[in-house]
Amino acid sequence: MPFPPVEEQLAHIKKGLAELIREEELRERLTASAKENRPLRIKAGFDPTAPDLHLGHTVLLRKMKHFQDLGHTVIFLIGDMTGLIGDPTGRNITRPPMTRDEINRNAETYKEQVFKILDRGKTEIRFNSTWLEPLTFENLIRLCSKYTVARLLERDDFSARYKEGAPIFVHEFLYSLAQGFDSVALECDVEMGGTDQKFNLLVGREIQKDYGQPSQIIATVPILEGLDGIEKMSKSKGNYIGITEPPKVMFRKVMQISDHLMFRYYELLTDMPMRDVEQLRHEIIAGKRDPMQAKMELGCRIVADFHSAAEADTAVEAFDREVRHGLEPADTEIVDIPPQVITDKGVRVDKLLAMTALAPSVTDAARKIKAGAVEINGALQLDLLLVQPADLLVVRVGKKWKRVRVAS
RNA sequence: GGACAGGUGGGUGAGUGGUUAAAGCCAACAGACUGUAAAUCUGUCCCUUCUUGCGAGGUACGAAGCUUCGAAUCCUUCCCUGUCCA
Repeated sequence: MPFPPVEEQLAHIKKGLAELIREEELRERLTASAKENRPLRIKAGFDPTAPDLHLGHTVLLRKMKHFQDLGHTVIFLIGDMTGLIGDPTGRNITRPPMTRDEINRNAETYKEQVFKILDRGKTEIRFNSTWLEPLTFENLIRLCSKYTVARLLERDDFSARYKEGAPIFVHEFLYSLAQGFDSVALECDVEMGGTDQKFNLLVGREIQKDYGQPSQIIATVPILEGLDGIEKMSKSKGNYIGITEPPKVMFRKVMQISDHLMFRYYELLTDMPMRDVEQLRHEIIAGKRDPMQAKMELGCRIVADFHSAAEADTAVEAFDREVRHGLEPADTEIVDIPPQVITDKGVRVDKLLAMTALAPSVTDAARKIKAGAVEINGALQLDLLLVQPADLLVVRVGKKWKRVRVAS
């Protein structure tokens, strides 16, 4: 299959990229690829421990898909060996080794998720333990001899920690080197990652040169801000939208972002051309368009990408009902009342909340009741004891609802 | 191997013998406001228990002990981290 013209490919690749090192080299590489009819090898690495992908990951996945659309080969690299280290962020030390089974299971989970975006037929899935595990100590020494401590310390994270006197463990240095070696093993033409990966990606360039390979080209994508609009989207910060989350949840989370962040999401998470995004922004600023409508549209697009247009519509309806009008969701979970919460005087509401996961603990439930956050059958519940319970209690705490059956 | 500094609640970070379950800030949760949000304001923010009270009890300041009427705070040992010296 012939490749599209080089300049056309370049334009498609560059759209939405944070940085490309270096454009000239990529042009040459694309030209050679077209001439030899050889697809380029594009690598991106993923940590095996976090198989719950969120929209932040999809910025990269979408860009990988662009390469596939142009006819190139994408290597989805699972860093099962480097995962033992964890990309150094200062917090994490050595993680316990994962069993082969766990890793395989995670890999399966990855596949289920990434092929919502990537083209299955144009994706190679590889594990870096394949070549890192048999690496002898001698070869490790050789690898280490290709790079200096001073250069490793250039990494922001390391230099900051070094300056502060925070611990830096030797094995953390190995992370970057191992990742660089992955590029050698895979003979990558291009490596992709978030802008936070730039350092590691650059190491790959150097190492490849030392192993007699042409240096890979580096393409970084912007880091997506999380729902708070400030910190990067991450599962541990809780400011994420998971790509396997139910449509309703996804949609609600999109609606939660600030108006300002909405444009960023349009830019990085949809195929809307930049021109149109800009126009949308101007129209909203000028008051010609309703920001809420625009955000709902964004939510629909995102839900439709990972679920379906029909489910997006359902999500809109649910949002309208539950959030805008504060009504009970149509699919409220029904639970039977735990016997511990019934006393001869009535129902202990604080325990009920804790038992049904409407509150994290009995103590916290009691606080919420006192604070006037609890409603039962539409009435504010200020007392810990519900003296005359109905057969069915519709309990609301904030946004959470539960229907509780009272067995009599 | 030696000297010195340090390890506090989800995060940050005060606190050096006594209203300290531990300031402030951030996050989180709830309430008000609103066009979804954001912003702002208010409250809450270890657990259990009841007679829901500025109630009772239990846990908690790297670990285990010691001193004391009383310790996150003193002392001892251990673990961990950093800096400098070798």
